[in-house]
Amino acid sequence: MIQEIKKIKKKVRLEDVGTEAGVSKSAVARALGNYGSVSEEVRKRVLDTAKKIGYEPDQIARSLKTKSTNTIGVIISDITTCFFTSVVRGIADVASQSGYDLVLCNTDEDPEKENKFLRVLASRNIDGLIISASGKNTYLKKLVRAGLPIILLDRRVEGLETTQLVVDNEGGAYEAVTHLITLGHRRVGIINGLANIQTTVERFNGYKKALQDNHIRLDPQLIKYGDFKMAKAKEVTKELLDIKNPLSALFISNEAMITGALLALRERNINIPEQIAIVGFDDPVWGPLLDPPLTAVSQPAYPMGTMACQTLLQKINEPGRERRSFEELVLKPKLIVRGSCGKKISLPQN
Amino acid sequence: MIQEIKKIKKKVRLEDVGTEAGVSKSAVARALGNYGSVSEEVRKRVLDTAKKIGYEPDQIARSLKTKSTNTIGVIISDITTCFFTSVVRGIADVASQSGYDLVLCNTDEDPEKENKFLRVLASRNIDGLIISASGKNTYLKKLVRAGLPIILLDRRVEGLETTQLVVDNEGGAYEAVTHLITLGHRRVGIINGLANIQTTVERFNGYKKALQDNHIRLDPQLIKYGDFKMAKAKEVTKELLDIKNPLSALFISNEAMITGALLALRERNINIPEQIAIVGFDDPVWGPLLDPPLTAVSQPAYPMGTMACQTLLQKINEPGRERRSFEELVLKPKLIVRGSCGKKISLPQN
DNA sequence: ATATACAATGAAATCGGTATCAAAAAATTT
DNA sequence: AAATTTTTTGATACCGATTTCATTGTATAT
Repeated sequence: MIQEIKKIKKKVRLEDVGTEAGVSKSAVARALGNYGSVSEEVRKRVLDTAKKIGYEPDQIARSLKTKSTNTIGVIISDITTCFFTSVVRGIADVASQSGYDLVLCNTDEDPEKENKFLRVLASRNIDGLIISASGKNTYLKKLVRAGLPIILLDRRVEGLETTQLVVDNEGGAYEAVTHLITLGHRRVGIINGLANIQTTVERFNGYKKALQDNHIRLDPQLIKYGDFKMAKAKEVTKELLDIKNPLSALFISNEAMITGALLALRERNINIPEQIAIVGFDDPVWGPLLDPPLTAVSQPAYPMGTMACQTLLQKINEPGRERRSFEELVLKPKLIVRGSCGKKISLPQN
Repeated sequence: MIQEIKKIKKKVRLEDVGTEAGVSKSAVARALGNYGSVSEEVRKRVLDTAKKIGYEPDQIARSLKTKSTNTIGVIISDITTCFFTSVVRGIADVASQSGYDLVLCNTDEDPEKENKFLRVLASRNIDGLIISASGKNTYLKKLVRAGLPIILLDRRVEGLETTQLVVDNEGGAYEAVTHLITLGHRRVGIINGLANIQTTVERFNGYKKALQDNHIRLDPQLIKYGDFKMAKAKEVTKELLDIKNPLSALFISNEAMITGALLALRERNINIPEQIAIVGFDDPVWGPLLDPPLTAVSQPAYPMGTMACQTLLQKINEPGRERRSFEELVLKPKLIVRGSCGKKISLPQN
């Protein structure tokens, strides 16, 4: 009653509601959780006092007993990437609708960090995991075996028996490079992402296949590796510009590296598409603002997020269906032709 | 021993380590948590068997007892926004270093959602909260009073006695608009963000003050409101272009709306900076790629994130210092002049 | 050798819910 | 009215860690 005492705000517990309402905490639990049976009179009284004294159940305590935390772990390389931003947004929207929360982790492509996060998330008893894995991680495999519902997103991982949701990277790259070749380009450069990442490999495969199908020999000088980031891409683009037998077109493997490459071209005062044709994997919002607007391979990032989360929630809530749990969902990216590849060029020699 | 039984993977508990090592679980707790006293011999034995049978402490159980979850709640409007993306990245990096995890929530400027998330996070016993609040939220006030460490980020909230970390929005906008005026512009349009948001108000104030200081009357026709998103900004930009007494310069209040506005200009074939000068609040990575490159007010988003998280962690770990806990940290944005405002123009009349 | 201090240890309480179970109360049947 | 079933209820065990406490054993002081 004394004002000073009231200041010390103590957490209201289930039992407090009970004593206030004059019933046992078991009765309160039943009234609030509506299971078991409670007389209508008690139920009403409990509900009222619960509201009155501001009772909010402690999720931690509940989780300890129920073993479910309503939490989904999300492990990606970098939230700063526009692609992952949209993916995460998609995941978050679906999760939130179903009363799940997201714990977000950035690995920066560092397997050590990835491992650490996996352990942390596991020890937090997450209900499910959506991960864009850096590669074959033994602890990840262990979690799959232990029965944790997992969706592998964006990056395929061999030998993991769980649902994978990826984009047809090879197909997208193939289409982009074929587009360049159709326009008459024979010397097409590529800026790859990090060498050991699955998406890099697949996009590179698409590039190689497109050249091969058009009987163009692979020139190692035209192949550069970046790290999915801007700065490095800018650097290697300049290297590409310095080779003797110059390239006439460039395929760039993700958004941040597109920015880097374009920055390099601008520094060198090289005109697009007259001097070099450009296609990117990833279709940035700002692509249409460039002059000429950017031709790019668009990935359905947000839908990937929603789909990943929906699939995960299914797994969480219907643990029975073992067989369908090992499936591979492949979404098609699509090439959006704008101006950065120009018109058909006449072949110099031939 | 039978293979079938081994498949049923049971969680390894503290007690299991104890029985395996032949000591009580209390001893194990002491050895692992290194407090109390354990003989060197027992400590070693416990550590070994813990590793051997793969013990990972259950954070949920621990949290129930210790009341700390090593979790930080992050409530923002939209992770899709580049500004918040960088902020969150900053928060995540600092948090991760100190062993904290992030629970991320997007409110979409919806006070209802904000409220819901606040309750959810509170019931999860987060150790601290970083929030970009939509406005005066009563539940938020309650949490502040209850003593939850909170950092108000990006958006000032009146009457909340907790640390605020904001950008000098008014100053930034003032500088941008003054720049336009200095170049000779007298009819400067503005695309505001959502009307009731604090940052919108402050940036608008900067705009008004700049005009006022230069004795330019405010023209309501030049003032439009968007919603921080692209589509709406595109729409209102077109409205601005349709007024009879045309504008010669435009100030746009955030990144997504810059994209929208530029898209509208492009559709109408209006040249920058000859026909209209452009300044934006937010300096997108792609700004330098435009032709002409974008003049913009740059916010230190990533540092804001790191600083917010550092300050929060301090609060969490030194709960004593009540007085310093109510401070306001203001970071200065800076105007980056590139080409989109052009050179000084000659005044039509005068 | 005896008293005292201190290190090492296990038993048990605790955190705040959920879930089981048996006892008490009410409603139904005979 | 007695017997039986059903509903309502509180006591209690439990989840897996942390932490207190009393006890035992060992080392030091007297």
